[in-house]
Amino acid sequence: MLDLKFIRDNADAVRKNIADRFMEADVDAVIRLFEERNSLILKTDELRRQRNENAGKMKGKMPPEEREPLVAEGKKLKEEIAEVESRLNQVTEELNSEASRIPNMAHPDAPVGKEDKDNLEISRFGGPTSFSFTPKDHVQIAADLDLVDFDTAARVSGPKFYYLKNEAVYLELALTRYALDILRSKGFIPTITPDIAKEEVLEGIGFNPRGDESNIYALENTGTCLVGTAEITLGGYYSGNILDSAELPIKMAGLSHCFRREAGAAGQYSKGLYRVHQFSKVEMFVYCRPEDSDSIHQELLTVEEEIFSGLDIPYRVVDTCTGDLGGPAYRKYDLEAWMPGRGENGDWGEVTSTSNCTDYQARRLGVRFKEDGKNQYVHMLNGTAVAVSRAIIAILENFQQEDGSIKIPAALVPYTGFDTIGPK
RNA sequence: GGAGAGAUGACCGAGCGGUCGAAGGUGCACGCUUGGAAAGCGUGUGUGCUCUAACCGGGCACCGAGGGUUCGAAUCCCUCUCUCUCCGCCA
Repeated sequence: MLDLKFIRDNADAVRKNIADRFMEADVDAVIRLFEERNSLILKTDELRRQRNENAGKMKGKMPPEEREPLVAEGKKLKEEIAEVESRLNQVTEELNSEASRIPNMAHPDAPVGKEDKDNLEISRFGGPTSFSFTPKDHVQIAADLDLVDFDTAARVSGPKFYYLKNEAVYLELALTRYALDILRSKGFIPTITPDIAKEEVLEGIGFNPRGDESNIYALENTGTCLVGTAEITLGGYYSGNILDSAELPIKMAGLSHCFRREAGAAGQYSKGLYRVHQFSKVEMFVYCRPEDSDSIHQELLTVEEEIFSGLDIPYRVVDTCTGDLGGPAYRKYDLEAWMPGRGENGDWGEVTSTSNCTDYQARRLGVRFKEDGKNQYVHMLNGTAVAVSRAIIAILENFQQEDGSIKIPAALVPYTGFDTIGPK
């Protein structure tokens, strides 16, 4: 969430930012509740001071006729405090709920626009792959080569689940190893994170764990959820901590499963492995000083490009528009890989996303660092190294051969142990 | 899952209804001492909110978390979480 004083002191800018993002949030309510809360805090503090003072007067022995009026005064104060406190709790709760709807401020250079069509293409690696034959989409390829079984998964687990089979299993493992090795060489600490996290961590990261529109699977009666990304578990890693400024930036790489409800998502653009309820992903996460977050964001983008260009997968980079940013992000870049089987004649499909969330998540999660005796919130950034299911789409569709086989990208062969799949 | 023990500041550790934001020690910072260092001595050393022009100085809160008893709770009671030991089960 944003700093409440910032909201109060920059109400117009905050309102404009909300409008630019096409979101709904009530700035005036936040300011009103903030001031109401502050005045209630003042009131409770004063009443408590009186209570403490009153209690302090009767420490030693004293005759009952002196003690009794003090006890009576104490009882009266106790009731008043209880009443003001209950109002304070109520106002605080409302304030938190309203304030959490206010998105992060957007980077001044982030393109203003409503939806993904308004994203700004800023660079490209390779072009749409050309074929001397009619390319198949990954669903067809996977069926022909017996690599993915959607039908059985639908029966056993439900729609949008899948079994990876045969070489696809090794492809998944190879992609995660390939990505982790690159990240480790760049100073990211490799981790495998829990696949479950507490609701409060989800909320701190900026996810809404409940409700029909939520993309999160909540686990009944546990206060926990399946994670939609390791961003949650990596971002929660230092929650409530004050970090040593000398150890910043902290760069972590996390492998986890990702679970997404994707309620209502269907259609041509979501077919096959593109939008599924479960996939594996290697995520990058960085904690850094505020002044470093812009340059580290560029670094994360560079790493993502290195991973995909290293696989010879054509992609373009887009600077995400304000309407498509998501609440916690200050700025976001996506890599969109060329997917020959997407749409009529192939199309770009998102394979990575990197966001600079500045101090928006750190404030709720309480992640700070100490410098010159002062505590400040760190900046937190995240980025996809490889979302395996979508990377598999890009590989199958771009590297398909006329005979129906798949050529494995050279950089991956040491990890897969084979250089082609099929033909069958 | 069963039985027991525990959770106090950066760390160790006392306190078990008011004199406790919390003894003592360690660490750390600064100063004195020294040719320099060590030792020694002295001083200081949490976080958040809030009042204020001001981290000058006040106020409030925080002793795992939440609730309760009380005029008053680190101290008493309840619930929960976590850690440790033993048993059971198990990848």
